[in-house]
Amino acid sequence: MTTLEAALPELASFDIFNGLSKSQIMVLCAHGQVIHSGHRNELFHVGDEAHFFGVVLSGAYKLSRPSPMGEDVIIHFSLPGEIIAAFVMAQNEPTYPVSAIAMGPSRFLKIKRKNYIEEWQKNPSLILKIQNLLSHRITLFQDQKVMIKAPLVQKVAALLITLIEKEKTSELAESVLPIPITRKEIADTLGATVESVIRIMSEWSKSGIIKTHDSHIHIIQIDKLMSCLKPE
Amino acid sequence: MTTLEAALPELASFDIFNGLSKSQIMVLCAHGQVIHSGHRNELFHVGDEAHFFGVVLSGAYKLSRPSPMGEDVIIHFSLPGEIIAAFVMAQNEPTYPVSAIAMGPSRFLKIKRKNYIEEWQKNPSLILKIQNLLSHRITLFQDQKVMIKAPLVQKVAALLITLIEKEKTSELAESVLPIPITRKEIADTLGATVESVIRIMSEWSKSGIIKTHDSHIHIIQIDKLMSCLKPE
DNA sequence: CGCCTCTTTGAGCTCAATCAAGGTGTGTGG
DNA sequence: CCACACACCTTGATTGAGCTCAAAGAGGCG
Repeated sequence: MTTLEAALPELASFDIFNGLSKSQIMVLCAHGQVIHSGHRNELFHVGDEAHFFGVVLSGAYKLSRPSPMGEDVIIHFSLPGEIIAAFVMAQNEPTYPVSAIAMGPSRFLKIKRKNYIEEWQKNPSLILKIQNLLSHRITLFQDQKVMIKAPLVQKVAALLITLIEKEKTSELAESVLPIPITRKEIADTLGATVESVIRIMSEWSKSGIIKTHDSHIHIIQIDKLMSCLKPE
Repeated sequence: MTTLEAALPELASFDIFNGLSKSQIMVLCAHGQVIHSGHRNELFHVGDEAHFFGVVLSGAYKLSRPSPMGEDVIIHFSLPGEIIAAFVMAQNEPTYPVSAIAMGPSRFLKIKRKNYIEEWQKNPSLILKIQNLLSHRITLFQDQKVMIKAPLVQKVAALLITLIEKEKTSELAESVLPIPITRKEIADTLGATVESVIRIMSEWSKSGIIKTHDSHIHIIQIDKLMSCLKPE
């Protein structure tokens, strides 16, 4: 468990704290703990009382919820700089709407709910930043919903593309997904089965569009992936 | 086009303005226009420059976006008291992410973006209310996403139930959906085809679970609908 | 009165789910 | 250190829920 101070430079580089001084950040994150999660470690579980929220420092966490039939559905991937569970903090006696599970070794700055109520909510610029974050999340959901009727190939292609875009790979060259993601996880995100996802992606592997090295997916020909998005 | 003053008592009854005086509301909604929309009238179109946002006064509006293959996908139903397009107002040169179309005769208080920037964003309690609204919307999306793998029957049942719940029909007795909604619209919300939705709902009609009178859906036996949600 | 949107039903087809079986790598406890 | 469990990947064969296509009736509107 590293100290908050050690994480300061990282924090300052994140969008959410843009324009704030280091001492301001120290106040906002007072008593914060840096949590080191191993692969598949759980930060919190659906339904737990939400006593803390926090910032992803490195790695990634998946936010998921069990469906009525028991299988997990992945709601969102949280990458470094993102705030997790911020939006329930303002509620009365909040519980987590999802579970948060590390994908590979990751680090998370755990902040008490008290800080949110007493500091974050009082900082006007921070509130607006959080609002942007929520808006952005809604936009993501909308973009996904538009794909409902599309065949699975298009959905998988769209997912991979949005995942690289988070990393802003403006070049058309080869790029690597920022998170180690399994085919099962892709399936759980899209509401499909592993088998179907595998069938689609192994086609792509054969035609040299993607490559996988130990759950890290390399996109070799983004243009070909993009062309999967169009009708016909 | 009624005057803003006439709509004041309605506005004051809405959650979002709870705790604000009428004069405060007048300032927030200054120069607001009450728009009377007929069935299928469009308030704004996807991609239009977003110069205004507003509050649904009566009736309902559907927010939809065309899918890459041309068909419309319905993202959300906005009922009286809801704010439409608030979350893009804070952006730089915002465009509407969806189209807003009236479902049956409806009324909408149209407010200039200027008001949002200069008044709404400066009012701390209002910002928090908007944040709640966004959170609530995210929760809705999550609840929907959990159903992805469920068979269509469950999805339709779940949709109808959430639509009545907005009206807070705590009784188990008969209740009417607050909006006139067609089977096509249900299909477009769920990413299914009209035919499939019709086949499911006409089964329900035959077994007396629901009744339809001119695009108003009556739920006769909510319990039976609820039992559709469970696995098996 | 003709146009348009919505509803309904039937028949056939297809995409992706299910089921089944085998292979690999990693962590864990005896 | 081995074996055993567990999570993931892969491929093939079979099946079925929901889509597509087709055709027709019913109500509303200019």
